Parts: sequence; C-alpha cells; structure tokens
Amino acid sequence: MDQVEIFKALSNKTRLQILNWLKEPELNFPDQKQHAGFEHGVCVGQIQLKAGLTQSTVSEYLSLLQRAGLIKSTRIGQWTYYQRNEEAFELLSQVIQKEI
Amino acid sequence: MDQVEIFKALSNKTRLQILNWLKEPELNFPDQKQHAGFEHGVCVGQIQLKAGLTQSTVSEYLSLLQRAGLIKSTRIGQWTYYQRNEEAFELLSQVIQKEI
DNA sequence: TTGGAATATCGAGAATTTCCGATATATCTT
DNA sequence: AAGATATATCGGAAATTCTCGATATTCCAA
Repeated sequence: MDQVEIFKALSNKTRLQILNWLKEPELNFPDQKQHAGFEHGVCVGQIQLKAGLTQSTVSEYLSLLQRAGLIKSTRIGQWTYYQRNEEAFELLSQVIQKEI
Repeated sequence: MDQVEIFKALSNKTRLQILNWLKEPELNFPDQKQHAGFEHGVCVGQIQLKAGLTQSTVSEYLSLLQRAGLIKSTRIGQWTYYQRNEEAFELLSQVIQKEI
C-alpha cells in the first residue's frame, strides 16, 4: 500500500476511465463476448480500443495500475485479462477517512 | 471536485505529510502557541520548518493543496494560516467507494 | 515449424512536476 | 516613511510522466 504510488496511478484521466469501465465489463465491453466471458475481467485489446491510445500506452497503464495494486491480471492463452481489485479501493477509501 | 487534480495533489510524500501534520496542529506545531492559537490552522513558516524545504516550495505546495480543495486558508495580519478541509476528505472517501 | 495475433518492453521527444534562489508584495513596527 | 517579517510569485534546472513507434516475447493455428 504505497500511497504515493496509488495516487500517481489515479492522477490521469484515461486511467480513471479504465478503472471506471472495469466496474461494468459487460456494459462497457460488449464485444468481448465473442471470444470470452468476463470472469477474469477484460483483455488489453478491448480496453485499448475504448481508450483510443496506442497498444503500448494502454499496456503500460495497465501494468502501472497493477503495480499500484488497483487491478489484477490473469493470463489465458494469448490474452491478459484485467479486473479491478475491489479490496484495494475499499482500503484506500478507509485510509483517506482515517489516515490521510 | 476535479479528481485528477486532487490525486495529483496527493501524489507527493511531503504534501501527504503536511496534510497529516495538520490533523493535529497542537501536537505537530507546538511552537506556534507563542504567537497564535490553532483556530485557523497553522502558518506557512511553521509548516516550512517541519517540512525542511524552502519557503517558496512550501508556499507553492500549500496553494496547490488549496486549489485541489483539500485545505483552506485564513490571512491574519502577515500570516496565512492553513487548515484541513475535512469535508473534502469525506467526499473523496465516498467518491472512491462509489464512483471510481 | 512457420506465420499470425495479443501483449510486453524499449527508446525517445514533449510535457509536466519538483524544488530551488531571487524577487515582489503585504503587513507590522518604529 | 523605512526597515523588518511573513508570504507569494517568477524563472529555471533536473527529474519524472506521457505517449508514441518500433521491436521483442508469448502463444495459438495451420
């Protein structure tokens, strides 16, 4: 729980959008249904399409969010699926209430 | 409530420390008693001493935190006193729980 | 086993942030 | 009015972040 690292991860509009999109994968990434469900989250390509940035940038953003502990990943075949780590948000909310 | 601006403000160790010090002014800035109470918070000079950075940097940090809405200021004579804006933290905590 | 698809990593230019010293402004004291 | 004190603002060097294109890696399919 490196607070500065977490807040840096949250200091970017696109990354905040990604986190928000991942709250409702079915709604925000309907195209993924064609090759997978949502049990493990959403794959990088789908997120890239929606973000409108290059593949490398989105991949970087996702691993940055993961290093901060805000999302977690599952590799299945050639896809990496990312989903929110809700415990981290719950904890962060409490930290802001009590510690910061 | 510009989320990115708030998270940027929180993305710095010194600024997090300042916010934390301001939770307990009496404890963290005992020297201020000699010229003022704590009704309006802590003056820049006291914060600068504790932060160990230059006066200009601390002044910048404080107005940055204020622009983000996390602290508020009161000018009294030649001193500017800063105190936490607790409503902002409460709101931020809720935003993280529900919106982000 | 070769080619293609998905993702990750690398190197770099532009933009932003960090933090400083110097200077400006505001207020108080005398 | 002049000097002293507290704070704010300005200009800039160094570090970091943003975002890209190019390339590497991993895995699947034929």
